[in-house]
Amino acid sequence: MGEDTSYKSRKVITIGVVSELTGLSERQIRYYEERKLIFPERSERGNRKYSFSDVETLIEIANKREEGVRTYEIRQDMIKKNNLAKDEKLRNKMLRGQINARFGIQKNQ
Amino acid sequence: MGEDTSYKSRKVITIGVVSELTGLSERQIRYYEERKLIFPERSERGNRKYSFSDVETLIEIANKREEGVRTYEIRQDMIKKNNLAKDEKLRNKMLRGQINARFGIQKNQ
DNA sequence: CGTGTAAGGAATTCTGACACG
DNA sequence: CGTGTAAGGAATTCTGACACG
Repeated sequence: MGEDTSYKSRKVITIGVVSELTGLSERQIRYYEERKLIFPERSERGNRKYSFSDVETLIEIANKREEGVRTYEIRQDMIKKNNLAKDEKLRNKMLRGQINARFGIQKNQ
Repeated sequence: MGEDTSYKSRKVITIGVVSELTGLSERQIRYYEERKLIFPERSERGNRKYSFSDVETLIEIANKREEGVRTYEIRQDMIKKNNLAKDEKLRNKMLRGQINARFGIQKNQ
């Protein structure tokens, strides 16, 4: 949580390797970026770099596409899930605030 | 433990990215392979692919080299540590065997 | 021994575009 | 809309070698 240096989220994999890993063509991978489904970083020279997390997202996308789901719909679903996750976090945060207010600050739980 | 599909040990990073990540030149990275300090995999075409674990090993190597340690010595140290780890594993395994023999098979602990 | 570099070739990646449907 | 492909160029990677020390 919040660990942004984690192996899973480091953007270090080039598109060729991602293609091998996912079975998708480079064309497809670039297109899904165009449709705002994934957000690789760029090396200095401009080469795309992906994380393991991106690879997993791409595999999910591939599955949905096989079921005929449109990229637009996939994007809507991703946004929705993202918002739910954010709400959850906020709710937890407020709950912790309440608890702390009544019972004082405590380290973990 | 034994998780070989783990993000840390998957060989997916190309030498250029490893160079950025470690600050080492590609020449150095290839040389350390020649000296048996790291063991990248190869893509179909023959391009080297490294894991996060390899990257960490390379950073350790870089630190030792700065202290003037020779690649040969670094290699000896690595072999020694590796053997100690193996011994430890074997010892634990035998210990578990003893315990099971006396108290019967139990799932975890 | 450890590392830099120039060399030549092959594979990689990038972008913008045309194509099909 | 989603994906293939040919196009041209720029950067990447590879190997074997010469260089210095």
